[in-house]
Amino acid sequence: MKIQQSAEDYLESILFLSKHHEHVRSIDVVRHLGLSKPSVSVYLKNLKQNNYIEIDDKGYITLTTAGFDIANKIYERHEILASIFIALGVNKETAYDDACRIEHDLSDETFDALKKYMYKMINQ
Amino acid sequence: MKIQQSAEDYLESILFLSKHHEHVRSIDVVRHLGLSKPSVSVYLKNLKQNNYIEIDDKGYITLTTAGFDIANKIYERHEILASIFIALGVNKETAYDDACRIEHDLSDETFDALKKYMYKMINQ
DNA sequence: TCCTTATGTTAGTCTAAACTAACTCATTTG
DNA sequence: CAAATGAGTTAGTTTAGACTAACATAAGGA
Repeated sequence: MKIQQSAEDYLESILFLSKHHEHVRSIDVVRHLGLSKPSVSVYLKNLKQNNYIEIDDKGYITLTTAGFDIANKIYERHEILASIFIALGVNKETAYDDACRIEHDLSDETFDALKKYMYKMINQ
Repeated sequence: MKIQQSAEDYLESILFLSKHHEHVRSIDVVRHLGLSKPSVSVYLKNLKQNNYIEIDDKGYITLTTAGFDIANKIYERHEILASIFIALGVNKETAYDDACRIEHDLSDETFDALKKYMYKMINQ
């Protein structure tokens, strides 16, 4: 299986969880993303095969450099897009949900333009 | 088959084409969306069954009220989102491409906030 | 008239990504 | 110790939405 859109969600989830937990296991991802255990199990094996994560003998998941790069990019997008929406008056939860959906679909060019705009907005 | 995300793209495409052509046929949608003839043929049959479009004996496609409502909503989103990105300095083509991808995923609340913001930006 | 071209359809296949059912195995608890 | 709980896996299924191959049919042109 090739790596597709949802890889970004899985990797971002792992990064998020690793900021809040000592260790990240499959079951943590299951709960965070609200998916079934088998779905996550299979997808993580896929991410491992494609060298985005490592899973040790205790089942603890870590991001590889390649995995971290993607996770971090998406994580930043998530935060910044949500901040922009919130600054425009959108409800916090809605802002995060929307950010989560569009974070995958913006070109770098458009995201950077939005990000630059947000900094201007903050500093005015 | 139930109506899903891509229905929005098909319906928007039909609305767009009907603004530029006298009649809209399956082949026009094929070219506009860059899909294969069978994909479009099958999907249009699906849209027809679900009462979003009508297809007359000449193969001319028209939107029903339900179809138009969706098409129009997405069309407006497309235009407004693209305008915002362009206003922030994004290349026109990129702006339209990005708008096309995220137009489906924004909540009404967030879209309305962005729209309101754009009007303020224009009138300042 | 016959051939070509355009349009549309049918049938079958593929892929990503989800699901349930059922299993293993380790740990905990009464 | 036996049973329950928790985590993870395997196998098989489903769904949307694409695809190709092959065909039908209509219209135009040599």
